[in-house]
Amino acid sequence: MDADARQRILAAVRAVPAGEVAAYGEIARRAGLPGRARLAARVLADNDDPALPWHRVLRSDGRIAFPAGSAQYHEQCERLRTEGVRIEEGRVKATRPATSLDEQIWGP
DNA sequence: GCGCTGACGCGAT
DNA sequence: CATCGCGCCAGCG
Repeated sequence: MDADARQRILAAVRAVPAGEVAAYGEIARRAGLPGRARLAARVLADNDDPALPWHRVLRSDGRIAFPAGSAQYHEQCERLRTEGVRIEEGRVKATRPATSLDEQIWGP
């Protein structure tokens, strides 16, 4: 695989601040690789750096990518909770996704 | 080279 | 919501 692309993906992951999350696709985009979420996932799977905040990466729907109940699933939940991220039913309770159009345009 | 399998995503149903 | 279909693509038989 392209080592350069991998480095950019890792950089994008490291760029996610504690307490916040990003989707695989989002990471890929930030790495200049639109439409390559799967690659981002693969890179994380291969990664060995313990300092990498891989737990801040989720699916675009805000769900943990691992099967519920798995060890990794649990691990990720713990780490996120530690950073103050709210989680409910395996779904991340991230930034309130602005319900109405007015909110999206004018804010709260 | 071929088919299958994913730490994926998005629009349609 | 939950599912399906399709696009995407690196590994591994």
